[in-house]
Amino acid sequence: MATTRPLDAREAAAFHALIRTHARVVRILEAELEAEQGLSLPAYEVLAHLSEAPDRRRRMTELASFAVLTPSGLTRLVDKLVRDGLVERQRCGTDARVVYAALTDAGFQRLVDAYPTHLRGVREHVVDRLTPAQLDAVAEALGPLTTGDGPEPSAADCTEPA
Amino acid sequence: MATTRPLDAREAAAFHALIRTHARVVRILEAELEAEQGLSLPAYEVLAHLSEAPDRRRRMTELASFAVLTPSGLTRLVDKLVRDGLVERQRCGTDARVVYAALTDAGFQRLVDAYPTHLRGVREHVVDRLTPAQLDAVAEALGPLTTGDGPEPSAADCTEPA
DNA sequence: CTAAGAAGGTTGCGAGCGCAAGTATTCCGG
DNA sequence: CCGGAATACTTGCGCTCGCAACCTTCTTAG
Repeated sequence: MATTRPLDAREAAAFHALIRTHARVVRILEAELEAEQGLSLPAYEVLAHLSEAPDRRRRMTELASFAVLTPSGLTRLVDKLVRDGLVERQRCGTDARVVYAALTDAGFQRLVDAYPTHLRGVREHVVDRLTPAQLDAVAEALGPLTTGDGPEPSAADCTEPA
Repeated sequence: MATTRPLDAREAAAFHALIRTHARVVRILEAELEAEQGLSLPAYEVLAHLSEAPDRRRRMTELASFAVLTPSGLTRLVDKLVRDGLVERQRCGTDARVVYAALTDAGFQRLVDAYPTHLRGVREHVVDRLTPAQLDAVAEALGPLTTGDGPEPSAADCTEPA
């Protein structure tokens, strides 16, 4: 199997669809969220992920692997969310290296406010344009690529919040 | 049809797969291309698109709509490619507002050198992990989203290169 | 007990790029 | 022909974020 065979039309179409559609969709969603709620898409995603976590908090590393950010990018984003009062940092009692990002009440409320905007955008620009079969196909095709060779970090192991 | 109904599991899975997979794949491809060829992914895409164009040149606007960049982003990217000698700007004889970006010989050669790296990355991280059916499904599902409400700019209309 | 190494986060630095405003050119109504 | 609107691109500004280096804390071998 020559892995350096040029892309055929089908392969190129799939790849370009992925790249271009993502760019376009993300730009639109981001613009809407920013205009109506003053929140960037990564910020929204972090708040949303925290809201679903036990005690509404997560370790930085966990958050980084879930979010579309490197650790350093996450640090800066959380800096900003802390400045805005939406998140607070908590240290871990059993491992002083670990930092938790925890959703504040204000952060939760902000997420609640922003949810309709985000939901509408996702539906309007992506989800409602696909059939159920297409939704499944996209998830099944693309999902495994993400979990491929990146080790999945295990759950939190810190008992004392401090 | 309540368009504000929360995303069900299938819808959420598809959307997240799109967002996360793209982020991961692009980061890897970009890192490989940068390390081995000293080229960013947007730069590669611009060179590749130019190489396929008649006379190996395109109007800035065309390029911007194809590439994953706004016009201002494209201006800066082309600035850089010009500095590196890979592209040159040409003015249009019949419409002085129009600027063409044209691939230089050096630019073409650079693209030829970088092609194997890019191809290998795309195969390894995306295309070779999908079945033909999945490739078609992704292209058919995602492709239409890109051409949806964005007007497709028509072909070049400039006769004299100058 | 101690030193080496790994792991979790954070920072210095700089590149990339979007938005809004600006410039130059062309189009069009009267 | 003339002036306003549209088009094509560029620039000022500022924010985001990745990489590499760094600090701190934990782990483990000797």
